Amino acid sequence: MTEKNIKRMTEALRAAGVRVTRQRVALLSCLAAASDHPDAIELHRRAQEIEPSVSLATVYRTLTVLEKENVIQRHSFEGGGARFEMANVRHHDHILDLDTGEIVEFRSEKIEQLQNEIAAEMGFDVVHHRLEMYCRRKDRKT
Amino acid sequence: MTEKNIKRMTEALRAAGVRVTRQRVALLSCLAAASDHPDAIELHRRAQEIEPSVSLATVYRTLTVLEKENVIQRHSFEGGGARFEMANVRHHDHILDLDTGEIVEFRSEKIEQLQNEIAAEMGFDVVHHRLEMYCRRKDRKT
DNA sequence: ACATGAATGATAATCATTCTCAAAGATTCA
DNA sequence: TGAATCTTTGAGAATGATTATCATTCATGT
Repeated sequence: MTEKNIKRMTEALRAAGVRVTRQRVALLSCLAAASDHPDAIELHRRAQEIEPSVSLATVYRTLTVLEKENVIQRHSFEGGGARFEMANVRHHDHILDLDTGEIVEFRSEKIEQLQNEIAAEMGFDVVHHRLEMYCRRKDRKT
Repeated sequence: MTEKNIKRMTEALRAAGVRVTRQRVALLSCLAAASDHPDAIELHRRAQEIEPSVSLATVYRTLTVLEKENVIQRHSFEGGGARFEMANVRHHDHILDLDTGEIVEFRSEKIEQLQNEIAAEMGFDVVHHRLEMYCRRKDRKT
């Protein structure tokens, strides 16, 4: 299914007039295979295992392109650089474990709805939003 | 009242073993007087009008100290550097107008509560969180 | 006032990211 | 298939925000 994802994505790119190069395919397969939220450096590392020629500059350039084409999503959590994940999943927000760095995804219809109501009351339409909860595990003994 | 705020803050700093210097007082009064969310560069500009000797390095250093002492809050909105505001107000979240850059504050008890419930269900305690809604005015004709 | 350790200004260093530009590659069309 | 065209690439310089270095200055307790 990762296979299929990549095919679908490359076709989307081609349709958008964006060329499908070796390095872009490499990056796409890294992204499709990732179950975490890697940053540009990490993606560069992973992509080089598939296609040694990919440079960091190309990683950044491609990530920008993919974001514009709505293939991936960019997150800017506290501390450190941007992190990325595929965009072919339903919107969700994030819990970040302050002790381990672990990132957990969650989604709350109620919160989403409340957000829209609040914005509407103040005369706004929500284009996008982000909700991040920086947490500690309940049972953690410091 | 800005006067009083500054006195209260300087005493808090002194109590914490942090020295109260000319440049820190200048920065504090800028922060106390600000009704917006200035960044470090802007605070540097404003502080220099009061105390010409403040360097940008000191602005950054002092902001870090003030944040640690819970005198100010740091925000990292999308695009650009960190922005700051006094911490002596109740927690709130932000709406950012994508067209004008305007920042509107809001607070929703319901959302706060839902957040805690969701985190608790997943075994977490929320240390802090941030909710930002990137919006457009309803009546805006692009 | 003095001693002492913290804070400062200037500037170098860092980190993530973007830009520049000549060379390589993808795509179109003949 | 091959030339023409127009995009993308790699390498490294450049940028912007922020932090570190270090000799000097200054705030504070005695």
